[in-house]
Amino acid sequence: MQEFFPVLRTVPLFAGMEEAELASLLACLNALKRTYEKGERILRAGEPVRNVGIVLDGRVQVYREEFSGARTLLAQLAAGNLFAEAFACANVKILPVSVEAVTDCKVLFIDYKRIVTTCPSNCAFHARLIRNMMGVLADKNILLSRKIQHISKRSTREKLLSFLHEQAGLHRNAQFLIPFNRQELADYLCVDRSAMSAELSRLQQEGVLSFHRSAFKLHVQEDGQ
Amino acid sequence: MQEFFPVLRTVPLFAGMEEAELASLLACLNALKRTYEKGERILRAGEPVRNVGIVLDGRVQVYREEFSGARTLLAQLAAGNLFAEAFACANVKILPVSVEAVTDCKVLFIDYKRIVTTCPSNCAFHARLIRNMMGVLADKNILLSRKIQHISKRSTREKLLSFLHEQAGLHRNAQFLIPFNRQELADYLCVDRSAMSAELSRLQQEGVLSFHRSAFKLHVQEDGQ
DNA sequence: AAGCATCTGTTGTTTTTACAACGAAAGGAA
DNA sequence: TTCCTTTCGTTGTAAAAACAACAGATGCTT
Repeated sequence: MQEFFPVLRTVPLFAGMEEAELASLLACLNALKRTYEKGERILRAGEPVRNVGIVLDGRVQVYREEFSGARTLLAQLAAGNLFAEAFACANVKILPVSVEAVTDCKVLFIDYKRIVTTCPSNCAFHARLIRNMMGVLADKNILLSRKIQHISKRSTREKLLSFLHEQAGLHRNAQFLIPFNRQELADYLCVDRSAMSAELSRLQQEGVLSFHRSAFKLHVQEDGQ
Repeated sequence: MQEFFPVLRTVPLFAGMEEAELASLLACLNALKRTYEKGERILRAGEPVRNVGIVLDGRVQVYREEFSGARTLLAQLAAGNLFAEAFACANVKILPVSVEAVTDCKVLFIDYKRIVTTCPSNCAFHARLIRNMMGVLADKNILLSRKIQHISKRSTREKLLSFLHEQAGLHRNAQFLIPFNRQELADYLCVDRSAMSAELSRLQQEGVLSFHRSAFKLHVQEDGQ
């Protein structure tokens, strides 16, 4: 287990804990390590989940089986990422997604009940763990809300502007780098890449903004309204 | 405070607690009641928030100020509803939305720190409160994910089918009632109401489904694929 | 440097959506 | 019942997006 401490130190769930603390905490949590081969199914949609998963090594993907039979990829997770945390903590613990190993990988499972139940020995880091878990859920919440804010807009132009203004706000600067390439941005905003590229060009031509690759700059608007 | 116990009993945060327990818990949480007049601002975007809000009486609305200056209504909350819970629990506690009183109203504020910190007297209901809070955050998370699943689809038809199949799944029945009227459904799916109505009619004509008002029935598809 | 794969912007065509305007149905209140 | 309001479906038109195909730019590997 020792070997994965560098990874575990980066997991938000364990933020603010030293290796020694982590060791005692993991024992107290009765964490379970499992190994999967490439392509193996880790969690299956429809099952009840009571464990939070942590990728220790390799890559896993989270996807949804549509009614049509199609697979929608929701996320690719590398070492250090959590999965199934919302479903484990929710009141209805039925998993609506599936999780599969993209490469050979190792996963750590932690029983949700162990997280929310302060241990009999009243271990000092448990309180911290609970705060962290809430932070993880709340942060995800905010991330999802933001995304909805953008993709709720009817036109590609509005989606782009909503996203870009948010980025400017986060950077506290009208000039900033976005964390996506074009295809990723299009996927995030749920629009066609080429159509989005065209819209970006129009915005640039109209002087609303300028960009080069992932570097953007929003121009101040002096509209006559 | 007594007078609001009927409302508080319905708040998910206090699920599973009796009135007597609630009374001692509220004292332990040092909850603060405040009164607002119609139109008064309750929380302002940009401020740090450390309190979870609970509507005790009246109605409040949560909205976002867009970069364009427009207001986007995010929610109208009646008595018994929580607000700002994700922001209070998140790691960055800056509020991206504003909250305003739609009618004269009363709001109860609870300090987030008091929720996650088990009290010195180690009150028995605190553990329950923490589980509830996580449940609230996780449930919201799932709700948001579902919505994204639907509105991510490119066409109105796909959005509708994604939503309706989900509803059928939740009801475990191909025949079900949806919790929206047409305008609400259109708002939820982020499309134009009339265009959506037209698409529903086409789907019915093609035999994919049938409906009357909020009652829907999905027909089994025997596609030749 | 050469070759290759990926990323990005452009254009034309087809499909879909938004928008606006209207009439019918449903439901409530007087 | 009658009136009035809200909800819902329909249609035509204008606007926007998806889609497909391509070319230039960029970056990496050999």
